[in-house]
Amino acid sequence: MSNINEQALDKMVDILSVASDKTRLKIMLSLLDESKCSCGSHDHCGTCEHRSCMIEKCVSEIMVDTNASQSLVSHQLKILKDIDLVSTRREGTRIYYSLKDGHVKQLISVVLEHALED
Amino acid sequence: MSNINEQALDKMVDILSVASDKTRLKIMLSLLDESKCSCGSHDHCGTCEHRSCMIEKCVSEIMVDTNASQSLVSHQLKILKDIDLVSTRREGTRIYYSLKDGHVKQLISVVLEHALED
DNA sequence: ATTAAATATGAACAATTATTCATATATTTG
DNA sequence: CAAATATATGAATAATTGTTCATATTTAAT
Repeated sequence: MSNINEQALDKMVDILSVASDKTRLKIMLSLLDESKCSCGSHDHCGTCEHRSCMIEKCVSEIMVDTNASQSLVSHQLKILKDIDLVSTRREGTRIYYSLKDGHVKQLISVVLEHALED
Repeated sequence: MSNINEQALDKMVDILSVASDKTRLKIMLSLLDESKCSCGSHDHCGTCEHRSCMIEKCVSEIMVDTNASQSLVSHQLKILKDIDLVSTRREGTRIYYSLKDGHVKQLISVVLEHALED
């Protein structure tokens, strides 16, 4: 077969499994929504490291975006964090989440492109 | 949230769900294995339409590649076909399967790249 | 027509998982 | 310290799903 080892295969399954849930997909889409960006120096936010361009949202905001309960959002955010797809930052009682790397964005883009066909 | 409609979201979930199973992932990797290509006019096979470059395998070959039972492979191939990720061609008693479009390859590539990191 | 080979399919089971509910933790404010 | 707000977590449930086993279908060959 392919020259892909068992470990990489398992990791692929992990990433895809995490991405294949509707709630989590909504969360990820919410975190890479570029319309919320007010940074003037770039066309897109997800691709730059600029602090003000990073899209981060607290749990409550994500609840609104995804239309899911607090508990559900927290549970699913934990799953996303466990697999290292999001990072967190605390600010008072709020905890802000953001996507951790560009791969997620690429993944979503490819799948979305496919989904929008025909 | 994002400007993605419910229908596209569901289709994304479908694609990702189908891709997130280890057996199916192995099948897809088997079907885009470039090492088996003997086409001289291209470096890679998956990217060209050349008949001789198309990678197709019958169920028995896929069984060997994936190390899965006949029944399991057939079941999973059906799932891949239902979502339109593979196409089939009959030759005698054998049925040859091949990946249907380039999106699958892109999807696998992105995920693999991610999986191979750190 | 039988037999053999390749693949498909239906039922059943085991295991995983998404969601909800109740409760716990942590931080700020009064 | 007490109350309030934001988030996290554990247990329980319901639903989905991967796999196996047995059997059916299809084609080719004798």
